Order: sequence, then C-alpha cells, then structure tokens
Amino acid sequence: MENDRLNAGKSITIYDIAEEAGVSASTVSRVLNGSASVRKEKKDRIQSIIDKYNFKPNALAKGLSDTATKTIGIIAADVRNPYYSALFVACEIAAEKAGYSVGLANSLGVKEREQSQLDLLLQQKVDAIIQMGGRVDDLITDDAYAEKVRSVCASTPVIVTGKLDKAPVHRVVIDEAEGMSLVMEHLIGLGHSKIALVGGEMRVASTFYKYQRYQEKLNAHGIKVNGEYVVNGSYDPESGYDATNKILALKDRPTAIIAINDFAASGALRSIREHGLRVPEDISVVSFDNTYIADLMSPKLTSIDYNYDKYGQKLIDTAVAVSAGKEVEDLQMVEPVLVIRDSTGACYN
Amino acid sequence: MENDRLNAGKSITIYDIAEEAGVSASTVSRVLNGSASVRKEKKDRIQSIIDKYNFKPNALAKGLSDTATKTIGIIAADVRNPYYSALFVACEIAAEKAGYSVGLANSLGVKEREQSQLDLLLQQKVDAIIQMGGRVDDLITDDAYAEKVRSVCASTPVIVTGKLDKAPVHRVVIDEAEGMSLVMEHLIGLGHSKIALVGGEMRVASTFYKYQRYQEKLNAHGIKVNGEYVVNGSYDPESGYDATNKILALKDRPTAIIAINDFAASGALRSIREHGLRVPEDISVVSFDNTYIADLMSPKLTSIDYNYDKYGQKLIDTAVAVSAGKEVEDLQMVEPVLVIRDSTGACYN
DNA sequence: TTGAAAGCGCTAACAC
DNA sequence: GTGTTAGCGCTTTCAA
Repeated sequence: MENDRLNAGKSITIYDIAEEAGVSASTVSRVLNGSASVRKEKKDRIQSIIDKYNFKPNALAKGLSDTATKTIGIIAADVRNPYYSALFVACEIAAEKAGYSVGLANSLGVKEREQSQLDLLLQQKVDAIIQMGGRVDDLITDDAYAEKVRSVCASTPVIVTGKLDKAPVHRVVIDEAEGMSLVMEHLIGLGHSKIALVGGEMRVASTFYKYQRYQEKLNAHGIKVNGEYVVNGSYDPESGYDATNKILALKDRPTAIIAINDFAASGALRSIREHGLRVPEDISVVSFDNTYIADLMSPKLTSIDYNYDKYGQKLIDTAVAVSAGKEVEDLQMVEPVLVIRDSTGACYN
Repeated sequence: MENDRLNAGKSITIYDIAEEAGVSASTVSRVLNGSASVRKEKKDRIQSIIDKYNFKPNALAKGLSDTATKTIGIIAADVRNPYYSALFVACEIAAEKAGYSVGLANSLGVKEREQSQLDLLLQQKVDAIIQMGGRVDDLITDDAYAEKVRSVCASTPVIVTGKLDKAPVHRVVIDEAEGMSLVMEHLIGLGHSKIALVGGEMRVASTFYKYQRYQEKLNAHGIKVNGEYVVNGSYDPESGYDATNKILALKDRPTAIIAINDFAASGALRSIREHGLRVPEDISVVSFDNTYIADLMSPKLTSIDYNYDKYGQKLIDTAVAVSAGKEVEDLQMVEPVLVIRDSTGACYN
C-alpha cells in the first residue's frame, strides 16, 4: 500500500484513551456506553479525554463484538423517484431518532441488483432490511426472489412495502384500495361518471388492487364499466401522455382521468392541454402519491397522499422492533388521504 | 437479549468453510481474495463449499483487519431534490463498478447534521467522503465547519462539490459561469436583451458565480444592466413564482427569464401563465440543472445539464484515487451543456 | 503452497 | 467499581 500519508491520521482507540486516563479499556467502554457504573471522578476524567480527542469508537469493531450494528439497510427501487426519496428521508429521520443509521441501495428495477444488494447488506451485518419497491411490488411473487429472501430472513429481518409470498417478511403497505375509494368517491361526488384510468401495469400489485376497487366502485354506483377507459402502460410521463391521447381520441370522452401516479398525471395534463381542453373545467385529473410534482404542475394536482413521515416511522419502528426480537404484526396498513387541489372540479356534462 | 430466534440464523464463518474443506482459515481467505496461490484442487474444493453455502465474508471483520472498507460515504443536502438524487445514483453506479459500495446521509440544510454525519462516517471507517451541497455551497466558508472538515481530512479524504477554504479537500465542481455563458449566448442569440434572473441567494457560491457571469455577458454585449431584473429568493417553486410576479409587474417587462433551477422555473411558468402570457411566444424561460422536472413541465424547459453520469463518475474516481493515496488534481471542473427544449424562442419585441 | 499465531478495536463475562 | 481475559471474523506476517 502506498498510502503512507493516510496512516498519519492513525485513529485513536479506546486503549489510547484508557492509557491516558490510567484505567483499563473496559472502563472506558463502560463510560462510552453507560453500560455499568463508573466512579464519578474517573468517569469525568475519562469523558474529558474522550472529548478532548473527539474520540468516536470504531463502528466496525463495535459491530463485530456486539450482536447489533444499529444500522438498517434500505433497498429502494429508485430514489430518483420522489416517492422513494420522500420515504427514504422519512426513514432516515425516524431511524436517527431511534439511534440507528440507514444505508441505501437502489435496485433500479434490476432483479440481480436486488439480490446482490441483499447479500451486501448481509455482509455489512445490518440489523434489518427494508425493501421498498422492486420485486416486492409484483402481484405474482417471483419464486427465485422469494427463495433468496427466505434465506436472508434466517439471519436478518426483512420488512417490505409490498407483498412477498412464501417468505417470513413483515409488511408495511399502503391501503391501495382505500386510496382508490377516496378518489372515486371524490369524483363521483363531483358528478363524474365517465372516469378513465391511465398508466400502470396489472402485474404490479398496487396497480391491480387499485383497478379492482375502481371497478367495484363503478358497479356500486351503478355506473357501467367501459373497457376503453382503462389504458395501462407504465409509470412515467410518456406513458400517461400516450394513454391520455388514446382516451381523448374516443368518441365518448371521459370527464375525469385517474393517473396511476404523479408522473403519469403530468403526461396526462400535457395531452389534455394539447387537445385544447382545460383542467378541471373540461376534464378533471387525479393522481396517486402526492409527491412534490403534484404541487409543481399547473393546475396543481389533486392526489392521494400517504403521509410519508408516518409511513417511514412505521417502517423503522417495525425494523427496530423485529430486530430486537419483539412480536410485531405481520401486516400493517398505511392509510391514504386525499389532498384536493386544483385539478378536479364538478362535472358539467 | 430475547432474540433467540435470530441466532438460529447464526452466520457461517470462514472457519466453518475451512473445517468442512479440511484446510485452515487462511487458505480459505486466500481463495476468497485471490491474495495468494492455492493449489488448484484445494481451491476448487473450497470454492465449491463457499458456493454451496453462498458464503459471504463478514464485512465488519474484514474492514477491521484490512485498512480499507471499500465503502464511500456520501453526504447530500437532500436526496429529495432530483439534482442530488440523480448525482447520488450516478455515484452509486460508478462506485459499484469500482467495487465500492456507498452510504448516504442527508444533511437537510442543518449544519449540525453535517457535522454529526461526518463523525458517523468516520466511525464507519469509510474510505472516503463525498459531500454534495450544504455548507460547501457557501460562498463564504463557515469557519467551524472548515475546522471540522480539516480534522476529518487527517484520516479520511473528503471530496466536495462546492468550495471549502482552508481545508485540504478535493473539489469536483460545475463550471457555473460557463453554464451561464451558454444560457446568455442562447438568449441573446435569439434576440433577447431584456433578460431577468429569478431565484437563488447570493450567499451561495454557485448562484453568485452565475450572477457575475450574467452581468459580464450583458456588458460584453453592450446591454444595460437593469437591477430590477434580478430578483433573488430561494430555490423552490414558490420563490420562482414570487420573483416572477414581481418582474412581470414592471412597466418594462423582460422578454426572457433565467431561473436559478428547475424548481424556480416551474414557479416562473405558473406566474407567467397566470399573467396570461405564453411561453415562449411572449416570454422565454431557461433554467439550470436539467432534472427530470424540466421534462415534466409544459412547455418542456430549456435547461443547463451537467451530465450526471459523468459527474458522478468523476466524483467516485476521485474518491477512489485519493483514498488509494494517488495524486489527483485539487480542482476538477464539470462542463455544463445547454439542452434546448420548448421554453425558449426568438424575441419579437 | 499452507498453517499457526497475532492483531484489528471493541464488548462482555468473570473475578476481585 | 474495575481490571483481566477471551472472543467477534477476517487478514497477514512468519515459518515450515
């Protein structure tokens, strides 16, 4: 190794502190962790030396001897998506309050990455793993992935934001159907009955559940389901744009559009504008996720919010509790809330 | 501890592998790292046992005995901002390619957090720290912070995306002035001479440099600088909105607006629309950062891009090189590029 | 090529 | 209360 320079910053250890204080390392350890009582006099002396050097114990050594690292690994589908970044930051803050630190890895929709990231977190001996999005979004659990997670669960608790059959994970999930109920009641209450659904894939559980409830609600209100009003696709602006173009080409246009998320909604808005229609006068738009994008759009979007702070808190609470061996419900629900802004209005047709 | 259940998943160690293979732990270590030659026969046998159990060495133990952890800590101002999330993911990908993993901490604009996060990363023995945004954005370096970083630098290389006087850090920064030059040449080339600047704070270095170049360019083109055309504020939509409202209230309205970032630009667009003006027919809008927001807006925004992939790569290359003790230039520049979309057009006034 | 032994920095019995 | 000792799991001399 050619990094002689670096070794200049040779870090100070608990032994250095002990020596200068004229005590043993264990005593220093005790004041560091408050794990046992130390005579006030010594304690103060030791503490002052710790402060003097701004000594921080080596987390690796600590984690190696302890059974816990006070670290929670988070695998997110993609933090560039504001949904995940909002949730991640909420987790980071909640974790910090609980004395934990978090690690982040992005799977970017690549199955292999999810698996290798699980391995990496295992190597790092995180106390728990939170998986947000990715394979756990699948309506039909991928067998190989479930198998992998099962083996991980043997040593480390796993908490997911979706579903994962045949693996002993804890789940903290959004009540998607309830979210759709809120949206439908809102629109129907405004007088809409021609309601379209754009974006999303049915292989994704959250989308499927929304779709189911969408149909249920239409039926419950005696509204005929029009297959042409549902155009699936993906979760990006383009997808919302394309789907909306198709829908606006119908002879019998809907008066309201539900976008699978804020990104798709932005595309829908663009399409609507290009068709010379106004929102919400001619057509209402609602979306899911209530990321800051909803607030950026003109008009500002009515959207389903999940209270990211609470959601993150729940995720962390669960991770902490489970890793401490406590009993926690396998399934916890996050209740969505409808945030009404300027993109929805009464139906005049 | 009540987590008996967890200990069931007692992880397998290098000794277990060694025992089953009938060799010593050192030999297993050697095949694991390819650090020395092991007889083919043994090597294969050991490898197959490793594969069989999908054994992954404990990173804590490894980091403790090694001098490197192959981990890079990243402190970002706020990953919820797409600028940082794009950069972070680019870093993650680049790091992965180099055999490193990254950790992320958000300082959220809180000075104390930045400092405590530095300590945390130090404890975790990361090989290098990359600080993006936060105190390093300050035009005037905060003394206490510089002092802190200086002490960190003694043991761990620090790379920043901004400036930090009096601390031996490496810098990988955007050529802000060049970005502004591109913007100004573009607008002036389109015939604009009444150009406004909205959002941003002068205490932030990147903003200040942009402002300087803005003035230089006006002067160079013989355009009189109109103080009313510069309305500072912050970096969010509201700020862009408020600033633009002020500017559009002027008797002599500008024909082009430069927003400090995409968020501010979104607010500017809203204000312009509310004034019944069209973009780009009545007024052109350009912004900085070219986050995906630029693509979400209607019209899509002309914006300055930094090529996040390359930027992240440079950051990681620097971190890896410096932590290996290699000589690296103290200051590296990232060249911006103008991405022209639909929000800018010729000036007809 | 391979194994034994020491050590990385810290914690946790166990004695005193 | 406090020191001693023995690990935690891995790497790395040093011998053989």
